[in-house]
Amino acid sequence: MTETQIKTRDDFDLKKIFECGQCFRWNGCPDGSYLGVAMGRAARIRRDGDRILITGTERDVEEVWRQYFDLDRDYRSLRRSVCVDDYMKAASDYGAGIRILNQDRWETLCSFIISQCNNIPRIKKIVETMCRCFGEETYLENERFYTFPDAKTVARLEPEDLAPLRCGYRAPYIIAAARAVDEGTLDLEALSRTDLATAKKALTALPGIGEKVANCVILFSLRLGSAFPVDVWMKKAIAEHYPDGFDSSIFGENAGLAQQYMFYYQRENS
DNA sequence: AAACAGGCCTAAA
DNA sequence: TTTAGGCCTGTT
Repeated sequence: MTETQIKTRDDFDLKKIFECGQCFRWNGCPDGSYLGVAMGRAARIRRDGDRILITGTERDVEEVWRQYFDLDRDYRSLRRSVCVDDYMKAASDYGAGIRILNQDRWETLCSFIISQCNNIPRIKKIVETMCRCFGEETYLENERFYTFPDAKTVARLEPEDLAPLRCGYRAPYIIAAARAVDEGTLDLEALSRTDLATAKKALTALPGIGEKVANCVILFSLRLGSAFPVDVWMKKAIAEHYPDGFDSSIFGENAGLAQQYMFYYQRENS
């Protein structure tokens, strides 16, 4: 299998990118590389000195991974722009290397529905089972992987069909979301061209999708950088460092990135 | 054993 | 508008 170099001298830390909570299908290997399935394909990605190498051709990098890894934005300068105080300086230094992935919209929506009231290992397990049951086979290095099933496939299922996932009360939420996407009631692509308020309103209209899940979907797949997901870790971070209140709009379009630094810093240090 | 986990929904003030 | 309790399931 060919691999191609991703050319960048910018912030790019595989461990931080994949373990800052934004994605669920990349797994670290003993040799330091990561193996995962994204955008309908399996891939291995690794660092070799100052080079990043990924499965596939130059064309794959240009057509898929450039977008996915957000290569056209300069994270070093973005990182500087969120240093509004000593705490944010520390958090962004600590998280240097994080990038916000531009993931598949439907997969992100579904994954974060599953995430509610679950821990990461279980989220990953449920997503993996879903792919194994309803996704398509794909091969890499003689190993079999499964793509994330598309909305049309899931839309045809009933909540009971998701029983093998053991995702409990989230099953009907998943089916409802799949149908909305499949029928076009929820046009994620169109929402990515609107704004935070519009996208949030459309997403939270669906059952089982509240403020937090909507913000994650918006930030990690709709590319609206002002989204600012607040979960239990973020509540702790805000309570500890901004006891007098906090408004994410001070970060403007980079609020989401600021959130990632805060989240990662909080999670890795408690 | 009982409580809790990377929320959301409904009912009740 | 804010708050409490319940919810599937798995883990501690």
